[in-house]
Formats: sequence, structure tokens, C-alpha cells
Amino acid sequence: MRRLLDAAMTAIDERGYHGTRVQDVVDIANTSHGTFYLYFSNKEDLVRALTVEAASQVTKMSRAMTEAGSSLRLESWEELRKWVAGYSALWSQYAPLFRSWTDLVAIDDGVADQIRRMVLAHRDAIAERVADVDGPPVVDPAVAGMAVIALLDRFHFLREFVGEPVDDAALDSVTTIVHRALFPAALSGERGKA
Amino acid sequence: MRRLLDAAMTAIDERGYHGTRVQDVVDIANTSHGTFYLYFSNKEDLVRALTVEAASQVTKMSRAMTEAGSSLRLESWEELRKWVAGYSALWSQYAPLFRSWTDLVAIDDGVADQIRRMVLAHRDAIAERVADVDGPPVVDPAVAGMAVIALLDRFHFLREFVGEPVDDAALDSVTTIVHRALFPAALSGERGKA
Amino acid sequence: MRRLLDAAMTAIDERGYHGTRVQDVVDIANTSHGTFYLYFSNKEDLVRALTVEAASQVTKMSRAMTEAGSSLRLESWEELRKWVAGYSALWSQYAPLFRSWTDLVAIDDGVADQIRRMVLAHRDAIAERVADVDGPPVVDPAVAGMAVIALLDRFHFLREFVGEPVDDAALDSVTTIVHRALFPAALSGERGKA
Amino acid sequence: MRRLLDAAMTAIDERGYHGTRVQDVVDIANTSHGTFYLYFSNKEDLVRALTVEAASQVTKMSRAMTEAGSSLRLESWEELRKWVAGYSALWSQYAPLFRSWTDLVAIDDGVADQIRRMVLAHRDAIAERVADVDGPPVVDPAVAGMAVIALLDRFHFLREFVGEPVDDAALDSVTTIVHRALFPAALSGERGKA
DNA sequence: CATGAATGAGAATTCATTCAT
DNA sequence: AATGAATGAATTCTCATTCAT
Repeated sequence: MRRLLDAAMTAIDERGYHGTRVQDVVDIANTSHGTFYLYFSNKEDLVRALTVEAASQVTKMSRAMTEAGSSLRLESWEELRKWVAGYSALWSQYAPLFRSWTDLVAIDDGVADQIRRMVLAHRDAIAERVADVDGPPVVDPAVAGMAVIALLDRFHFLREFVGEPVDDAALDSVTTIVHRALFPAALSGERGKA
Repeated sequence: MRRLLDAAMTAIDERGYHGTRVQDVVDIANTSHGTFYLYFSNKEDLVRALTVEAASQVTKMSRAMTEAGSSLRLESWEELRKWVAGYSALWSQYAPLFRSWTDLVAIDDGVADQIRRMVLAHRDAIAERVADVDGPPVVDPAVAGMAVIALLDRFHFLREFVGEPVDDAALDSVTTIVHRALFPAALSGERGKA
Repeated sequence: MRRLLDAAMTAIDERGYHGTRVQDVVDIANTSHGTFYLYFSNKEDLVRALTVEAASQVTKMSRAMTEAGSSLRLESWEELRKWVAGYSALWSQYAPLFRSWTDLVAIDDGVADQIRRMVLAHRDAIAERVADVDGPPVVDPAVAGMAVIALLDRFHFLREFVGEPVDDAALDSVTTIVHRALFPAALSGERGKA
Repeated sequence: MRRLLDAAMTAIDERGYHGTRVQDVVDIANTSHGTFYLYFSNKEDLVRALTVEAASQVTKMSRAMTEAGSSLRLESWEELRKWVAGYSALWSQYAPLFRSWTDLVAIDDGVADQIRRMVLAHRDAIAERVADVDGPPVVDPAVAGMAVIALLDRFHFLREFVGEPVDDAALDSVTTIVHRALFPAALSGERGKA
């Protein structure tokens, strides 16, 4: 079962969700057709399972931001950088899935709901952090949260797409961009050469 | 032929690229299977034509930014706002296609090349504008350009996805976010209520 | 389409409904898989069409019995014999279908409804004729009607099954049996040697 | 093994022979796939076993009619009624199987042979009783025997199918019908209310 | 130019049966 | 004896594409 999930990730990575046949998955997992349907009732069921996994990781991230006792201060460039790095690592881990989001939400309502909840929770978590900062909010925190998610998600996709996968330098720059966008008052503290 | 292209947009809008059957397109266009293959050698050919159209519009935008005689100053909030509005209008017009990008690039190399060129041209145009501004660039202009494209593209998608389509207020906020991100020095001039 | 219906009859005749593959039908019809699904949405749809055909023939028989102006007098051995012959001819024509009834009603509600209506209409038509006869009805006409249908249907099946297909002599005997069962008072008029 | 046979009857009752999966049977029997194949070499083997059981019951009935010392006089309405009741009880007990006859004989030659032998034995037993009666036989006893079997078997099926399961009143009427058909001379002795 | 019936390759899914434990 | 995970042959159905009219 784990083998099938991993194989699915590999297959989706190589050929995209639609390009992936059940046959491809079981070939990679070195098992048979029948076995696949022993564990998953169909292709969507498999991708639903993968989505639950990925979404729960992202949700864990959001929760870590907001839960009591958390001391994450996004307005600190250093802490924001770490958070960005965390997101980036997650994206890389589930890249095939994140890349297929657009597809998936159109195919299966269950998956769409999962992802919608995840996005909204993440957005709200960021919004809360942004609104927390001293001084009057100058942009709608909900918009800011969504913008950050949009930026981070798509930036990874596009950089891969144009053949320049995200590296540490890119993450430094992206962090600075996000930092400036969210906390314009806190110009000091940025790493000089970002 | 125009009818077929429009029909394809409608169909892709409703059912996504993969969900769209040649049947659907010819039904909407009120024509026949045979006619479809008279104008397009296959389904990919059709989507290639649509992509050429959309990409050329975007490229027109990029070119307008960079070509000699252009006076567009993104560092002005008002001008940036207009530019954002322009992009948003374009996105809305070609929403079905933009939404399907992720799919499309995986399907057809021709489409992928088109889009890759378009993205890079757009990124470079923005980068040039960012680099132009007086004072030392603090973030890599290429990263900034890509980040802006990523943000704008995905923001539209996500807002639609969560059921809150982008409106003027959202664009105001997004403009402010982009403005701060790209031109941290130019804090004055922002619209107060964004 | 006619070709497919006929082919289906042939195939069901040879292998039974469950034993019949779509492939078998199209092979006999000398056409292709795709063509089959052009005319029928699936196997059940095909059998539904066949059932409509057969059921309408039987219903035509029932209606001929009851409609105004009909002078069919089942209590006359000769007329009963003709009616039995008519039923027998119909059974032979749609034998594969009649043989598969038991199967079919378990598979598709549409088919089951068709057949149920047909059976009830036929039973009621017979019951009406039986009740019409002078003298007090000694058996429940509805039971008598159903018994006649049961006898005629199954008799054909069983005789084929044991390798002695129904012939004229058998039909003579069956007619006498039915005649005696329904009209015990009318003993005269029977053909002597039945 | 008994558990498996009973489970199979239950399953066939609910879903018909073709609708019954080995899975269903073992689920009902609360055992496993492996165990099933320990006792039966395949699905047909199971149904063969069930058929042997049912057929031997029917054969017992036939034999009781013909064996030396038997005093069963079908020409007595009362005795015929008892015999009909016996058949009806048997039918009800093995209803799932009797209902599936048509299917079964098409599937497995062994089953078909069983059933064929049973039907012929039964027919001959009835024929013998019919021929035994004083006076010249007016219908072919073999035809009469088969007709009676056909009537009784299908009558039960059809009544269940139209939602009016056979009850005592129906059996009274059926008895009268059969009685008149077989023994037209013996009009007296019928129960008045049939 | 336009049509739409016909095609068949390709994909998903089911389920009887096996076999290592 | 009993188990149940694993298998893969067999089947249904979809849909892009062709081609005769």
C-alpha cells in the first residue's frame, strides 16, 4: 500500500495525473492490477489518499503557526526565511501532487474539498500573523495570506517549468519579497544581499 | 474556425481540458466531427491555436512595458494598478486556458514551448522595469519578475477556487502587495485604503 | 441496428444472456465494438430493446383477444388451438429471449417492468375470456390465466431442454389439456385423438 | 461445508446465480476464500452440489408416486391437492435454485444432465399415473406430465415475480386446473370452492 | 466544404482462483 | 484445516480519428 502510494507519486511526477495509468503505478510498485484494486477502489481513491497525506502536512504547518505557545514571528526576516524553507521542502516532497492540483480539483469533489479547506486554513493562519503585527493593517490580511500562498506555490512550479528549480538564493529573494510585501515597516533586519 | 475556437474555450471552461471531448466542442460550435478535423489536425492542434492566441496577448503586454517610448513606471502605484488590472482582465478572458496551463504543458511540447517563452519574456520585462528603478536592486530582478507572475496567476485561480472571485478591492490590495515587494523605497504614493 | 438486434438474438440463443459478450454480438453482426455503443449505451440497453419488441408482440396477442369486435372463443377447441399455435410461434421466434426471462428480470428493472406488465396484461386477457363463459366460474380466472401462461411458456422451454422440441402433435395435446382445464363443461368438440 | 451450501442458497436467493460472487458466499458463511476452494473446486462445483440435493428431493417425490405399494391416486382431488402441496413446498425450499434453472442448464453440462434426468423421471412418473386411470387416455401422457411440471414450476415463479406469492387458495385453484386437465372424467369430487 | 457513421486502440475494473503461511 | 493477499485473464466501455458520401 505504501509502495503503491509512492509509486503513484513517481508516476504522477513523470507523466502527470492524467497521463498516469493504473498500469504505470502497478508497474513501478512491482505488483499487479488486482492488488491495486485491493487497496484502492479506483484511481481517484488513490489520489484522494495522497491528498489527505499532503494536506495534513500543510495543515500541520498552518497549525504550528497559530497554536498557542507558538512564537513564530513572520515579521522577523530570519523566521520568515525558515518558514519559507519549510514550505519549499514540503512543496518539493509533494511536487507531483502540488503540480497536479489544478487538475485534481476539477476531477474529484472530495479532493477539491480537502484542498479548499487546506488553502483556507493556511490563508487564515498567515492572515492572523499578518494582522497581529503592531500598526494598522494596510492591506486586507486575507488577501495578503492568499497572495503569499499563490506566490510560493506557483513560483516553485514556474521555476521548475522553465528549468531553473528553486534554490537557496531564490528562496532568500522570495523571502525578502514576501517580507517587504507583508511588513513594509520592518525594512531593517533584512539580509543585505538578498 | 473562430466558432470552434470559441466553443473550445467554453467547453474547457466548463469541464477542464481533459474533460472536454471533441464531441463537446463540435456540439457547442454547432458543427460536426468532420468539420473539426478539417480545421485542426487533432485536439492538441486546437489547444495549440488557443495558446498562441493567449500567449500573444500576454506578450503584447510585456512588449508594451519594455518597448522604446513606453513610459510605464511600475513604481507608481497608480500605474502599477493599471497594469495589474490589465493582467487581471487578460486572465479573466483566457481563464479556462490559464487554469489549464499545468495540464497543457504536460501534454504537448509545442504548447509548453509557447508558454515557456511567454513566461520568460514576461518575467524579463518585469525584471527590466524593476532593475531600472534608481537605487541598488535589493532582490534579484529575475526572481522578482517570476514572483510577480506567480502571484498574479495563482491568486486569480485560488480566489476563484475558494469561491471568492477577484474584485477591484482585491486588486487594490494585490497592487499594494506587489508595489511594496518590488519598490520598498517608494512607500509614499500608495492609496491609503488598500 | 436491426443487424445488431438480430445478432444479439442469435448470440443469446447460442450462449445465453450471460454468456453473450458484446464482442460476440458485433462479430455476428459483422461490425465493430464502437458501432455497438453508437446504437446502444450498453448490453442492457440492447436487451431492453429486444424485450420491448417481444413484449409488444405478446401484448398485441392479448389485445386481439379482448378488444371489441373480437370473436375469439377460447372455449372452442379449434379456436383455442389456433391461439395456442399463435403463442407457440411467438415463443419460437423470441425463444432466446423467453428462455432468458428469468435472468433478465433479475438484471434490469426496466426489463422486469416490461415483462411484468406484459404478463399481467396477458393473464388478465385470458382471465376475461375464461370468466365470460356461461356458467359459474369454478376456478379463480386470474389463477387460471397465470396457469395457462406458465404452462405454455415453460412447456416450450422444457421440451427444447429435453431435446424434444414442441411439434404439432404436442400442441394438439397441450390445447386439449388447456381446454379441459379452462372449460370442463365443454367436453364435446375436442378432437378425438389429441 | 453445510454452511457454505446454505450460504450459497441465501446468496443466490438475493442476487441470482450470476450476481452471486464467491465473495458473497464466503461472507455469509463467515469463512474465507481459501476454505471455499477446500470444499469445492470451483463455483460450478458448488452449484452442482446444490443441484444434486434439490434433484434428489424431487426424485424422491417421483419415486414415491410410482414405487410398488404406493397408493397415491392423483385422480382423487384430495390426493392431488396433497401432491401439489408437496411440490409447492419443495419449490419454496429450493426457490433460488429452481428460479435459476434456466441459467444453470446453460452453464454446466453436469448440472444440465442432473436436471434433465430429474425432469424426465418426474414426467414419466406423472405420465404413468395418468395412463393408469381407467378409460382410454385422451392426451399423450408424456405431454400431460411435462405440462403439469411446466405449469407448477412456472406458476410459482410468475406469481412471485408479479408480487403475489403462491398461497393455499392459489394451490386449490391450481389443483382443480390440473385435476380437470388430467382427469376430465372425474368431475365429481372437486372441492366446491376451488 | 461539410457531414456523421464507423472504427478500434486503449483504459478501467471485476472476480474466480491460487498459494505461501 | 484455514486463511486472505495476490494475481491476471477477461470484459465493458470511451473517444479521438478516419473516410465514404
